[in-house]
Amino acid sequence: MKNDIKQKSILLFEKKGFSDTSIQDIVETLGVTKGTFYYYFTSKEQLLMDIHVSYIDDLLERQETVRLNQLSNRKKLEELIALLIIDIANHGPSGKVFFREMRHLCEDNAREVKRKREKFRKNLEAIISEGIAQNEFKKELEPGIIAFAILGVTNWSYQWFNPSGEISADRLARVYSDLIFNGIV
Amino acid sequence: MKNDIKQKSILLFEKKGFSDTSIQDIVETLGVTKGTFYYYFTSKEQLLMDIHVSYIDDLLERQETVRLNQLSNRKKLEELIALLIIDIANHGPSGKVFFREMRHLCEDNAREVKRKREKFRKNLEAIISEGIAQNEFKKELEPGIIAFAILGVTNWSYQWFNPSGEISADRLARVYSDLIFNGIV
Amino acid sequence: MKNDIKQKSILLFEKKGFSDTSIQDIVETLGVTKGTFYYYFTSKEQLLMDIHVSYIDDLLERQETVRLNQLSNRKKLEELIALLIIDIANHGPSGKVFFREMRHLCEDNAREVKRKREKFRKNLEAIISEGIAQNEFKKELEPGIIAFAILGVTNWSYQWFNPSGEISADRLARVYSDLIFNGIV
Amino acid sequence: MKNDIKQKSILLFEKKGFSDTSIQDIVETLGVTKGTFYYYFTSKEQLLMDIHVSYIDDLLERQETVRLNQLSNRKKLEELIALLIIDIANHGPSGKVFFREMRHLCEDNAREVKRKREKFRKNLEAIISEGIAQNEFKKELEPGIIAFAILGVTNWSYQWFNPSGEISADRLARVYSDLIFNGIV
DNA sequence: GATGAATGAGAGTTCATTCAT
DNA sequence: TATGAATGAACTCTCATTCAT
Repeated sequence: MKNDIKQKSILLFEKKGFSDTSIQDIVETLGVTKGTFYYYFTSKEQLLMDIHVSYIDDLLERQETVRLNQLSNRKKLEELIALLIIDIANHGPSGKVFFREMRHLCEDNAREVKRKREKFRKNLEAIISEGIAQNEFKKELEPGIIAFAILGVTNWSYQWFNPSGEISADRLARVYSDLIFNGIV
Repeated sequence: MKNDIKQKSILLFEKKGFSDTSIQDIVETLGVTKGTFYYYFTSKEQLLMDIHVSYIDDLLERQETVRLNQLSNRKKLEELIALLIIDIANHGPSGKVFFREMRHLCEDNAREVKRKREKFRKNLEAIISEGIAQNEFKKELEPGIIAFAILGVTNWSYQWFNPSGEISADRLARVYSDLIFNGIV
Repeated sequence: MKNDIKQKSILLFEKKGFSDTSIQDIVETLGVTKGTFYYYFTSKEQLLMDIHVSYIDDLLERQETVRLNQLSNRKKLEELIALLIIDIANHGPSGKVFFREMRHLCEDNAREVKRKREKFRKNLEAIISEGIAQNEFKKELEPGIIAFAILGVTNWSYQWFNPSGEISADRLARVYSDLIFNGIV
Repeated sequence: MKNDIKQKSILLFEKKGFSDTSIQDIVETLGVTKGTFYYYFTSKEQLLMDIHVSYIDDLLERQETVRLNQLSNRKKLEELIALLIIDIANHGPSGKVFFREMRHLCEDNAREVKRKREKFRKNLEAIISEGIAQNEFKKELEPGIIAFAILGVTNWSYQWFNPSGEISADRLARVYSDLIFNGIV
């Protein structure tokens, strides 16, 4: 039941936004009552936190396996880009909620999530730095800014990319890698 | 007064989001009453539409002057990237509201705004296509996807870039252009 | 202007009711502003009182000319019934407002209108009494109750009678007189 | 609770009218909060519809038992008149609300109630027609108009008749029947 | 585990009215 | 004569939350 609530909530939050989804909306789609909701979650915000933590923890875990690979940094970056794009197909709604609704977390929770998000970004940055040191990437790059740019390209996909449309996720990941490695000129 | 309301609303919508900003919040900041708000706007949604239209119309107009320049497509693209990044310094809050709150427009208004957004994107795509035709960009590029990637890089900046921080907007624009043109390898 | 406001208000009050017609509604249909309304009327209630007084004064006046006729009481009654029915064609909306919206007058005004309404009824009752005394009507009748019954038949017509429909006002008046005089058996 | 709300609302609607009775007024009389109201009714209009339906359904049901009696049409008509008048004593406020506030129903609901009202009137008309066919009533009568006249006499009583005043409901019903059957001449 | 009745604060919106110009 | 800006109170309705059962 608890997981049912969470999954339905993700879909509703994605479609209507956190603030505009009421507890009533959630329980109605499940055919249960509000009491049930409060049996499993102490508040609406706690549910949101739950969703955030699951999402980022999962992402961090998968990033970790990439990081610990015995691969070149270029290959690692390629894999991370693929990981983020392909995620849209698998966890699109979670991701959208994650990117849009952090504002509704309370201070403490927001801090915790932010720490994890930054950890993800810092790991990405570290791969770039390492790649520069190993002469895999241009030496004049600023790893911090590049990391943001890469996240921009990938995360923005949540806004428009439809994995069941013309372009497949694999394909998009390859195009993006190529753009980031080689540019358009 | 009407403009005062609009400006304050943009700031509040940016900080707290559209749904979590009440009319009360808005008018209190201005020291007027709710009646005043409804004298100038017929609804909260109409105010949001007003903000959206001003923002995208301004952007389209400036895009137009770039488009009509007698410059290479590469130069045009560079100018558009700069335009979008520098905009954060000038109209940051408007932009954030624009990117986040479109969901709260009613169907008709959403459609209108969407049309304008797509026009902006299509114009960008056209510049890339043109650049390919003129041998300025690689001929195997897919203009549509590249346009989305560029918008990802620039628009995502609204999420993290602070123009009064260490990195200047000009600088960021140059780094991004370089990334997009030449890649990181 | 003052009369324009009054006439349009009658139509709006008839269609939507007093409480659900706003000053805004009234001035909008006239293409003027709220200020104009308050230049001519001190309040919405005063406008309603104005409408009531015009209506009942006119009715009383016409009742008076019937009353002072040198006719039999039966003929007088017949004329009064015709007067009330035919009025629907000429002043239908005024009448509806009159019958429905008295509740919204303030105490003093309500008392005044009520006095006039009762005067009309008492005059009707007097004609019946007179007719009984003159052996025109059955001697066992109770004039007060009969007066109410007659007003019921006529006033209720405001609820359904459409003078431009199949039945003409003249015709309806004759049918009603016949019913009241002779019954249905 | 739901019924408590309904009963109190009827009294308030009768006294102040639908538009001028606020949800606040209703719940205050009951010592509960607005939330409670909306727990039981989805809107103010739905409450009004509830009141309308109860009233007219009850009336139709009782009309049906009269209609199915093995009595002369004259007797049936007499019973219907009595039914309507005596109803004032038992359901006066409901009736007043019913006659005055139909305008505030939404289109669909208004249509439904109208259908039922017309069914009642048509049944009345049928009794008159039947009575004419059986030579109980004059053969030149127009049943439709007569039905409206009878409803006028009875329904108008809601405007003035006080069943705990001098005249009893039984008495009034008899006077009205006599008027309708025999006229005043 | 789950329900259903109830709360209370606050949301967006409407509206009669005022008043300086 | 008429306007237009502004008010403030009231309105219908929503919602996260509580709690006895």
